[in-house]
Amino acid sequence: MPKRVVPEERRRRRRPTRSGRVLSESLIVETALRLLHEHGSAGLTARRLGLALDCDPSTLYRYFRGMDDLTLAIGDALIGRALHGWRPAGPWREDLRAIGLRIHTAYLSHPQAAVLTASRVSGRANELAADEAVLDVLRTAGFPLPEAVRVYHAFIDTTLAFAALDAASLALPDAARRADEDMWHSAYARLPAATHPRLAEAAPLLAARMVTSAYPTALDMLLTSAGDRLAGPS
Amino acid sequence: MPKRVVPEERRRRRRPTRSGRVLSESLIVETALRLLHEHGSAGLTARRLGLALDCDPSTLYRYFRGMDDLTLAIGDALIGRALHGWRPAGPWREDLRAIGLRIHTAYLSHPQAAVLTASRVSGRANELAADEAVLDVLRTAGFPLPEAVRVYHAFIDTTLAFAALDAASLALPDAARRADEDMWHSAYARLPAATHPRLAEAAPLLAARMVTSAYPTALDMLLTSAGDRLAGPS
DNA sequence: CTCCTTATGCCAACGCCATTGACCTTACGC
DNA sequence: GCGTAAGGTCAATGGCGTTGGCATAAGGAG
Repeated sequence: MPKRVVPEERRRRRRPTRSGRVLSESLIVETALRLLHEHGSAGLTARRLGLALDCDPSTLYRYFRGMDDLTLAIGDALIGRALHGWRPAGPWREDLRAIGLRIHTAYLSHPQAAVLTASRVSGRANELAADEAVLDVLRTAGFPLPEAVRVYHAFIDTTLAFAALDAASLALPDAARRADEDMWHSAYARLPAATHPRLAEAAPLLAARMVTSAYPTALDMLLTSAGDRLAGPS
Repeated sequence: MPKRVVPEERRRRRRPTRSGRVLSESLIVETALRLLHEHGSAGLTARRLGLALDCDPSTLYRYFRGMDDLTLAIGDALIGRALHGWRPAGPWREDLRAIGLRIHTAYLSHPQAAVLTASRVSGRANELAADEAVLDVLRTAGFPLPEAVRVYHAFIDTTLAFAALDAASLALPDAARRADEDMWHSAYARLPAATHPRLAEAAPLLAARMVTSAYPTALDMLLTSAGDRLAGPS
């Protein structure tokens, strides 16, 4: 029933909960991240969060407009962590590879938030800094502007797309995730060669490979193609 | 409470619902797709589906083990539509490009469903057929088995990842989607060159390009890299 | 130091949701 | 046409997010 959520910086009164704990936006976000880690994708509920913070679930609505607002706040924190401390260090290809893997890893460490935020354009500081860094690596490497933009677009969207896809698998309820993974050992592994010869011969390799992320492979293929263009018509 | 769901092809009795409608797996899936279009990706619930089909929600459990099983069936239907009528026709590169674009297009035509299903592995008929087709194109082109599996993995996951990413944007509420798109004309276009020189110089190109899908570009880069390997060490 | 205002925590309730067990009815194989 | 069990329906369970009303204590004003 709070019509209005008081922004964190305007908060004056800090009234402790019945257990003596003083709440804050960042405390709630940190606790939410912990819950997601401990209890899996279904582990973040207002009720459970209230339990962990020893406050009533409805109290959270004094800090966020709803669970969705809370999730966005969590996602915003992720972007900052991904590139925290990164500096360009080597050849452009290594730098881009490092940036991509950092973003991918950061999102996958909190899959539930990643699923909701990977497809959004926030225009906030950390997002701008990441984009500037990618473009700078490409331009410094000698890519002409239109080509740099082309590669940037493919690079950043491939990275975010894989982050979202791989995060979605991790964010599934345990039962569903296991069922999806087992599929490569069950349905795919037992196909008759008569109807599915190509899948039959590939089954063992698929069972080993498909449970991993294709992002490193796809990223390398993308960088190889970009390198061809840089070297080729120069 | 149905311990066991009777597979569609073994169904003998077709008892109509109280309103006289005869249910079937495909009727349920089609209705679910319609609901997703009308009510958004959170709009598919057993209750609403029961309302639309004029049957009790629990009846659905005679056809699917649960809502998760239903979403897998929806995803398989999308893949089926994507490759309906497709036949290998030309050089492997054209064939793969066609398959990828068909899948991408099919998913984007049902964004709300795509968001739910793009990251799942169902092992159902249409999914198997699509995978068999991709592997067949690669093997016929002369890729050795391990390399074919590598390219297959990167190809199919890149395609599904972009389908999910692009679908997520389309599935956003109108206001949020427009806000995301305008970002490239507002925040990004007005950055001072002092702090973000690379973004500043690229802004006009970004505004034109970032509102489109990077999938065609990324796909071409992937296929180019695969082609290099096929031609190179042969 | 006291008083008043109101921010903020708490309680109870609402209306969703998926899922299940028991029941009942009717379509189909014989 | 009869017996069986497939398949539709009902009612109930325990979760969820969210909200209106209320109680209380924090912190500024004097």
